Amino acid sequence: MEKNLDNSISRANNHEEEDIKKTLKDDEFKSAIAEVNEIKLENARLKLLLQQIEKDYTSLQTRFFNICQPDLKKSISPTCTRENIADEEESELVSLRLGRSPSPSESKKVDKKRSYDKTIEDYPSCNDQSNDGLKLGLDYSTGVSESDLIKPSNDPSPGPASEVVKTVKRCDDESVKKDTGDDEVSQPNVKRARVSVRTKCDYPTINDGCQWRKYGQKISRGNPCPRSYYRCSVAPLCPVRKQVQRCLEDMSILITTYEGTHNHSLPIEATAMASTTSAAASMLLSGSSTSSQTSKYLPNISKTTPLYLSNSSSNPFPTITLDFTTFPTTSSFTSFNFPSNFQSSAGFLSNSLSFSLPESTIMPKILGSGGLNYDSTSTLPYHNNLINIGSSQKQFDTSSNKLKEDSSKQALTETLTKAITSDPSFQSVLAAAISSMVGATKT
DNA sequence: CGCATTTGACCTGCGC
DNA sequence: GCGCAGGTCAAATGCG
Repeated sequence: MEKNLDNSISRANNHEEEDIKKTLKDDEFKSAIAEVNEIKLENARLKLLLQQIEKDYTSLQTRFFNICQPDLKKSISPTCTRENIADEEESELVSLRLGRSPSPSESKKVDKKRSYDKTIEDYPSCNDQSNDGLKLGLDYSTGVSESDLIKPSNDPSPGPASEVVKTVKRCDDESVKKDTGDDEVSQPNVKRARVSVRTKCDYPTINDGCQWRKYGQKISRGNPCPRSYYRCSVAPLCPVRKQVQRCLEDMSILITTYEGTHNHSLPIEATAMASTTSAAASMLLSGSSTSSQTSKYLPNISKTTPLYLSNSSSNPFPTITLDFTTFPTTSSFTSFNFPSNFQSSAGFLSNSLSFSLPESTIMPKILGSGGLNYDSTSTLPYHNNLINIGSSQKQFDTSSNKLKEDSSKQALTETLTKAITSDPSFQSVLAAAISSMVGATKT
């Protein structure tokens, strides 16, 4: 009898345990399903992002083709086979670079240079450098720089370090020499673009957050103020250079001209300027700053001859000028000169992007004061969730005049929508701003 | 001593 | 071919 009781108790216990196990398994199963669903959603989001990037890439590629086509036809020699040309085009386009293979005449120069000791091909990373003009504006939007994938500068290369350094220097030179080569003349717009930044600054150079090493100084014609030449010293392979010169008319204005794209990750303070100049350059290279639409929205970003070249024909590089001198020299902009006071990258960008807009009083708030409503957990920092117009409008809802607000909201919405949709380059600039903001908020 | 800056020399492209 | 101007190199110099 007792035994029967024991048996029934143990049976009941077992049953309970099984129930608990079942419930636990159910929970686990449910959570697993939820997890899978989340992953699916994430996957869908990433797919969307990929599609968007592909779309952008295609449109940029088309633009690039349109720009190159007439010059390509010119530069094709009769001895070139169709396959060669196709290969050349493909190699250029697939890499999403704006450089090109050396022309036969350049090859001779290259060969001459190569007689040192090592060939360029010995160091593929150097070869990459040779094409390192300004890249298209997608770079920063992904958050993963090319260098992060390739890491040319950090890889311990075989052979003596000194030798590598020497060769690196030559490769760097190579890039410069090639960039000023014959094709440069025939395709000025797709080669090395420059971004000139005019700032009011009492110091010898503006602090853009990057590390620079001075390698030369010259008195240029037409301006008694010496022009200083700097090279990015963050990474030994970095092709980025900048020239700094005071403005002749107004000595308080400092003209900084950037050339090239960083091939390494940048300190947060430097991403703002890098993104801005890169975006401006891509805008320049895409040719959109000449369009009526863009000029309507970004009228003070202009293509100019750089610095004080009296003869525009002597300027082989397309240059875009970002003029910050019209800003009052108070607030965030003066802090631009000091790393310790350097506000947020977004703050800087708010100035850089909005100063000349008709809605100049509105745009800094949107771009600079957190009006951009991006989801920090989202994997889409670019395009898809770019700006939540609705939430940015809330910024202006504090006034009592509701009607006025509504109309201004509408105008703002229309203006922003037009600006964003009308020109991919403007999207690039905005993407730069956002990526800077994301970078700033991460710290 | 190591690194950054300075500065004169050199290279290259372009116009005449 | 020559001269000029922009850009870069590399030895000399300065600085911490």
